[in-house]
Formats: sequence, structure tokens, C-alpha cells
Amino acid sequence: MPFSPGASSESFEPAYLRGLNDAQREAVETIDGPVLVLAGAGVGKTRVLTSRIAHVLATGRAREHEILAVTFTNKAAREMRERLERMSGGAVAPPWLGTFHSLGVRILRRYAERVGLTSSFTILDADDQLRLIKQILKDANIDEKRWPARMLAALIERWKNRAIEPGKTPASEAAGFANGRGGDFYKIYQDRLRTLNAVDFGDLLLEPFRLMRDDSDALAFCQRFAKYALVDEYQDTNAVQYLWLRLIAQKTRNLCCVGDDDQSIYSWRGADVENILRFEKDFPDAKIIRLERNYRSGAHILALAATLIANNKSRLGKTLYADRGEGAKGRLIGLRDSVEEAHTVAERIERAQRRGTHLDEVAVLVRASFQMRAFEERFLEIGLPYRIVGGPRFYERAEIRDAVAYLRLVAQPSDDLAFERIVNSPRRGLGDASLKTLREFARARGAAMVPSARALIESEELRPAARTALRAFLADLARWRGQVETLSQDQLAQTILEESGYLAMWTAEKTEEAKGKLENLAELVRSMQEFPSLQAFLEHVSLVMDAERADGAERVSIMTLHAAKGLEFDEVFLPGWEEGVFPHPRALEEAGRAGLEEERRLAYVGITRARSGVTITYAANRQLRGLWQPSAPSRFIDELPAAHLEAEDTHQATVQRAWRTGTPGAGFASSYETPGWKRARAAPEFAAPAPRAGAGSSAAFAAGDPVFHLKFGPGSVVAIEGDKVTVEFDKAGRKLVMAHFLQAGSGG
DNA sequence: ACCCTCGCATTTTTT
DNA sequence: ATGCGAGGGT
Repeated sequence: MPFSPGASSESFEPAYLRGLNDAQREAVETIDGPVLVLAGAGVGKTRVLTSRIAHVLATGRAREHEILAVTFTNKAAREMRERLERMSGGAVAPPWLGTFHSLGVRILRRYAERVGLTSSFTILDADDQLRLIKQILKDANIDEKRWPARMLAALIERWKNRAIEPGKTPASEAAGFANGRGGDFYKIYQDRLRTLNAVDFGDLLLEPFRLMRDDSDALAFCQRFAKYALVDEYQDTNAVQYLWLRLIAQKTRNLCCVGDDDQSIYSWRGADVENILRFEKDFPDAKIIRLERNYRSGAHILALAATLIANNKSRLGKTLYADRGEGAKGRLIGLRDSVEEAHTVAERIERAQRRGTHLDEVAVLVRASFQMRAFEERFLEIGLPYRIVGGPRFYERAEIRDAVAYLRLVAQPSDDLAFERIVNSPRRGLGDASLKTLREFARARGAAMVPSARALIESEELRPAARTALRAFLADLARWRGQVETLSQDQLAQTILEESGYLAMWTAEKTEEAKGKLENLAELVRSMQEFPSLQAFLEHVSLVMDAERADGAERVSIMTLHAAKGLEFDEVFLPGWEEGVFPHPRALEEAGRAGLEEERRLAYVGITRARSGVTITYAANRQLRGLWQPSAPSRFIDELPAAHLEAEDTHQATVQRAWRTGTPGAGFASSYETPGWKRARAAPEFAAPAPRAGAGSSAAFAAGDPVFHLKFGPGSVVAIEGDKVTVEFDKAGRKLVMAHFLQAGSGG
């Protein structure tokens, strides 16, 4: 159905405008000049973005290749593309639709030689990067204990995120690493990258920015494909990304940024909410449009979220109102411990399932991944199917990285990192000693390892065995390289894996784990068929890092709050709302009030994922780092309006409120006399490990008594011999422990 | 060259 | 508890 540009009468209204509310329509139709769309959770943001692109095309303002649409994740890009193709009856998705990083690669491949690279440069992932930095630190005799490579990696990443080039590092910050040598190492690192013909993720943003800034050709090129520019999740942009956008948009000024300051949860990786405020400053004529009509959640859920987030001081302010009616109240449940929490959540999920909720529409959202385990255990026990979203990714598995390293080395002989990764895997008798010789030799010649190795085997530097092994390995590499043209990339991969002995290595190991690895490798080879070339496959691996496998079965999703952004579910469970867990103490330590506010936004994101039901739980005892700890309800619970909540044990809630108002910010309970602990004892449901007089001597116990041990948790007494007690623990099994370490309390 | 044990830290994570 | 890295022992 062709669009009808300029149609004003309703009967000719283009399909993409139909059903939009006023604010949405304004956001779609205001295509000229800078626009900032503040889009709260669940307000139909994606719809607006796609309609806007359709509108630009329909009005003939630009062709699809003149539209730039940037997202943060590949998934978001994919969804937008699919939606566009669906909406217009096909084929108008702009070619310049993608993540900042994927667009960065395209720009950089085109202008590679202008920044000292060739267009076939390799993209290093975090793992390679760390390895490289470790080498640099080792060469410089830096004590890795005192100055961890991770720290330098983080420092460099932060600099790149802020568009700070090597040599321009602020003295105060460079001083923070290895007595002021941070800046030097940044330079060395960058030089090493150039030698390797490689870039890291930060470079994919920094280098295109420098190109646009310094090279008028490159800038003109970029501006050509960005006649109309559109940015999703704008609150997540960092400084370089902002500078990019400003350069790209300065000519036409047709820049539309869509974001929500209340959902900014990535400041720790460089995202800068200030960019939203800065936008208004840099583009004073910017039109600001608020999307506040929420189509997702019921009014009670929305009220919970709104009241909570209102406690944040630094926000633009935006009020969501419900379109869907009242819906159900939120539920708040206090539990005895994390085991019971998992138990109860599982039980509630089954209850929802009986009411007709699909498991695909249920999510358990946790603050930190260690919380997931209790749920997995319980779900496995009762056979409730679940999926962990965002766990270790396919391409990050060691065996896959090894296989990819072989391919990288074949495609790019100067890829020293790939070489080092697989040169002795499987074992070829090329250990540390030989490798050290080779490394030094290569360094001295200023050449990559592979060509250096070719020279080295002509000498007597290596012991004969190593020399033979290295010669054979080089011959293999050369042969495989010769097959790049003749074999398809999946055939090549299969050949390499077989001939290198890599498959044999895992076949020889008869463990379940090895079997899994072989399966993964087979899956890798299979998935390679879908790519047009080896090059395309390698780029996919470094940039897209996902290999989602659709499986038909319905499953509950377990994921972190961070991973849940942008998703929605009918029923959402938010466990672990306790001090010491959420807000995360680390966030408070590192960023103080700003940290607390970001944690609160995380809570806001969690609640607003829910369409019809949200259940918040907290436990009085939780195993942290192997030890059982008493825990107090999260301060965020106090910030939830009681009118929109059904607390299943109001008694506890009341007690908890009473103590907390007396001692605001009481912090994480660490002794048995904290208010949280007292409350726990006061509530009958919290029949928890209350210490009592007499505990500690075996006289206080009798067989069958429920007891509690700080390390092993709840259990019951089996036998007593002097000051030692045999206890059957619920989790840890039968142990002989000192009575001294036991408290009377509820067992299992 | 490889294996094992000890010590240490341990939020979130895309590209 | 657990996992990872370093260093020492075989």
C-alpha cells in the first residue's frame, strides 16, 4: 500500500499513522530539525521509531540509504528492521540501521588506511584485549597483583568512551595507574593494536569520531547517509557517541533522539544521562516530546513504579498514565530465607500457569547473577522449565574461541593473539619457553609471530623438537590458507578442526563436558553455512556475539534486571529486595547518591516490565559468599505506596516500617542485634535462627532439635557427643560440628 | 611441560 | 562456595 504523502483527510491517512495517540503522532511527524522524545516505559516507542522512518520515506524527504538509525544492541536493530519490513509490505529498512559499533566498523573499513589500518583489520573482544594488556604490563615489569590488567583495560575503555586519545589523557587520571604510567600504557597498547592491524570495541567508536572530525571526506560521507538520523535508547549514549551524533547531524540538524532518563542503568559503562540535558543545550530549538501514555501495565503497577522513581532527584520528570485500567495490585512477600523465596516464587508461577499464563510470559528478574542459582535449583526440582537469559554466550565459550582463533589466523596471519591462543592447543610441545623465544624474536624484528616463526625455524634458536613442531604447524596454516578460496568457510572450519587435532583432543577426553564442547563445535560449523564468506562470519562473531537458538518449549525467563530492559512480561517476579543485595552495596560505595539513584532506576525498570502482575519478595536470611547472613528488607520497599500493594504479611511490613523510620539508612545488617534481625524474630513467619540463651553449649540441644549453623544453614540435631553435635543439614548433609557454632532455631 | 594447591575476590555487561 | 591466577612442586 503506497503511502499518501501529505494526505490530510482521514480516509487517506497512511497506515503507519493509524492508531497513534497525539504525542506519538507528533513524534512521528516532526521530522525536520532536532527532536528529543522522552519515552517512558511501555509507551509504544518502537512503533514511533518505525513509523517515523516510514514517514520520512513516504514524504519523500529522503531515500532509505539516507536515513541513519542507531540502536544499542543487535537485537534491537534486528527487531526494528523486521518491524519496518512488516509494516510497509516489505523492503524499506534503511541500510544504515544498526548499532553504533556496527556502523563504526563500516565507516572504519572504508577509511582504514587513513588511521593506519588495512581494511581487513581484526576486531578484538574483551578477552583478547585483556591478554594484550597483560603482555604489555608483563613487558614493563608491572606487578599484576598491584596493578591488575583489568584496571588498565577499564581505564582505557573509559578514555575511549570519552573520546580521549592517547597522549591526551588527563594527568590526574593517568596518574591513577602504576604511578602515573597509565597514559604511557595507553599509547603502547594503541601502538600494539596498530601493529596487529586490530581495533578494540572502543576504537569502533573513537576512530570514526576522529575521522569525522579531522577528515572532511569522511565527514561528508557520513553526513550523506545521515540526512535524517534517529537514535534509540539515547540515555545510554556515552560521550564519543554523542560527539559522533553531533558531527553527523550538524549539517541537516535532522536528529531525533529517543530515550528515557529513568531507564538509564548503564552509567558504569560510560553512558551519560547528561547527554539528554546537553541535547537541549546544543540544540536550543529542539522540540521536546513526552510520551507518557502507557499501554503496557495496569494502574497499580504504574503507581508503584512512579512513586518509587519520584525519589530520584536527577530526572527530567515524566508521569506515566495507564491506558489499560487498574489491573492488579503488586504483591509483596517476606520470606524466611532464599531457599523459601525460590520455593514460593516457583509455587506462584505454577499458580499463574494454572490461571492460564504462558510460561513465556513470566520472568524472574534478579539484581545479580548469583541469585539465579536458587531459582534454577528449585525449578529443576519441580520440573518447571526455565531459561537463563544472557548467560555465557555461545561465542565466548573456550572451545568456540579456539576454533575462531584458528580461522582468524588463517584469514589474518598477523593476528598474534589468535596465534598465541591456539599455537599449543592441542599440545604440540610448543610451551612457554619456545613461545618466549619466538615472541622476543618477533618483537625484535617488529613483525608478527607467523612470519617471524618462518624465519626462526631456519635457525638453531629452538630445540629441535620444538622446531619440528613449529614447522609442521606453519605448514598446516599455509595449507589451510590455500584452501580459503577453494573451500566454503564451513568446510574449511571442519578441515581445520580435524587436521589440527583439535577435535581429536576433545574426543579423547571422555567427559560430559568434552562431549558438550564437541557438540558446540559441530553447531559452530553448521552455523557458518549461513554466511557468505569467512570474512563475514568473523565479523559476525566479533560484533554480534549471539547465537540464539529458538526452542519451541515454553519457559520461564530468569535474567538480571539489566538484561530485562526493553522486554515485557505478563507476570514479573522481583526477588531479593534486601539491603546488601538491592540496592547493591557496591553501587552505593562507588557512586554514593548517584549510585543509589541508578539502583532505583533499576528497580523502576524491573517493575515496569510487568503487564498484569508484579511480585516483590525479600528474605530474612540469605547465603552470601558461602555464609548465611541475616538481611533486612530493601529501602526501596519503604518507597512503595502501600495503597497499590498487597503485602501478604502486613504484620512484618508494619514492624519493618516502624524500625526503619527510626533509623533511616540503617544499612546492611551484620550483627544479630540489628533492627532487621529483631523484626525477623518478632514475626512468626520469620521463625529464623534467633540466638537464644543457652546456645553454644551442647546441653541446650536434644536430638531432633532444629538448629542453625552460620556456614551450613538450617538443619536438625541427630546426636550429641560432648561439645560436638552431629547435625543433618537441609542443604549440606550430615556434619559433625561444634555446639559452639550452633544456634537453636528453625530447622527445615 | 604439566599439575596441583593455595590465596583472593566476588554487580551489572553491550559491542 | 566457587572459580581463577600465580607459584611451586613433580
